[in-house]
Amino acid sequence: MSTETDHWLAKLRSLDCRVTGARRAIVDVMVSTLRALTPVEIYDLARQNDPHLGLVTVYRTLEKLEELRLIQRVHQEQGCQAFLRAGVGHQHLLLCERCGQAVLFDGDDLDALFSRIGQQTGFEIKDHWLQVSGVCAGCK
Amino acid sequence: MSTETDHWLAKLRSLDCRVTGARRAIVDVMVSTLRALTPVEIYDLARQNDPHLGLVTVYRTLEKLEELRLIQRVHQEQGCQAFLRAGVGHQHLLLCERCGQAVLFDGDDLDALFSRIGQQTGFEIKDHWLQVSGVCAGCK
DNA sequence: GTATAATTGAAAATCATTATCAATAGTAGG
DNA sequence: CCTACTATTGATAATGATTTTCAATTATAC
Repeated sequence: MSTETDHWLAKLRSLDCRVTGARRAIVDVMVSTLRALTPVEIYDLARQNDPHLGLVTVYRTLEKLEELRLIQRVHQEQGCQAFLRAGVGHQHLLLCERCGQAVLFDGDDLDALFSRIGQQTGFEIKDHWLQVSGVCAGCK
Repeated sequence: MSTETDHWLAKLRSLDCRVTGARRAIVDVMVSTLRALTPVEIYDLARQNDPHLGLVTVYRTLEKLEELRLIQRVHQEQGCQAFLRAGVGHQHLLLCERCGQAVLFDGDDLDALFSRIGQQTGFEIKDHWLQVSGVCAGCK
């Protein structure tokens, strides 16, 4: 139960949420895992601490955590149901194809690209989404 | 039934696929639509030409077209089940939040970013995925 | 034409997610 | 500490998306 777990729970509390054993277990999994997890994987891991936990509660808690931007959804070829702790500010996701390890990197230098695209297309750019994959140093 | 439709059907044929009325209708929808469509939307549109068409055939045909990289899956907040014709080479997707219109733009200038990320993280970068959204000129 | 194998649609099965609901348990206030 | 209030819980059922199965049909090569 890390300091960071407590920080996430405090954020939940600020959303009129109560701090329960189920949420503690789920948050603890998300805080301490550096790869994308599906709801069922989170369910399995969290039940090691809270064996009574139900899958539905996992879905409900993930929804709150995503709303608080503490976690993000990860999109992959195999599917888009995995979640991972979110980065801060303008960070993007880099995933290892082999071990699944996730790394966050800064992407400030994309602004030039977006303003160019905006001018060329006449769009007012609002949002963007960048995800990169490859093979990490350990898996090479 | 455009020239481009024929071109897509020829590509399908090169995959040992037969050219059928169902596939013709589905390909025609994908070739002529510039916004992301869900399988059911494609089903509804294609049935205007081939009323006997089944939804399962839509799923099966989309699978082939994705394999041939003629279409791409579009990922959005609301879900990731929509498809759109693919761009050529290193093109990325720009979507209008209001009308759904899709525009493809070139993203060659991302290479510098990726080599920087590769060096900083020790990853061998293999693939990336960029999607941008905003409001198009017509919707502003 | 005919034979062959791919393709079809319908129905059923699967998988992910969401809604319902009565029982439980945080939390604020005394 | 006790109580009341309301959020949360897990089980079950319902929904929605996608895949599988299968017998009938049909494109295509010969």
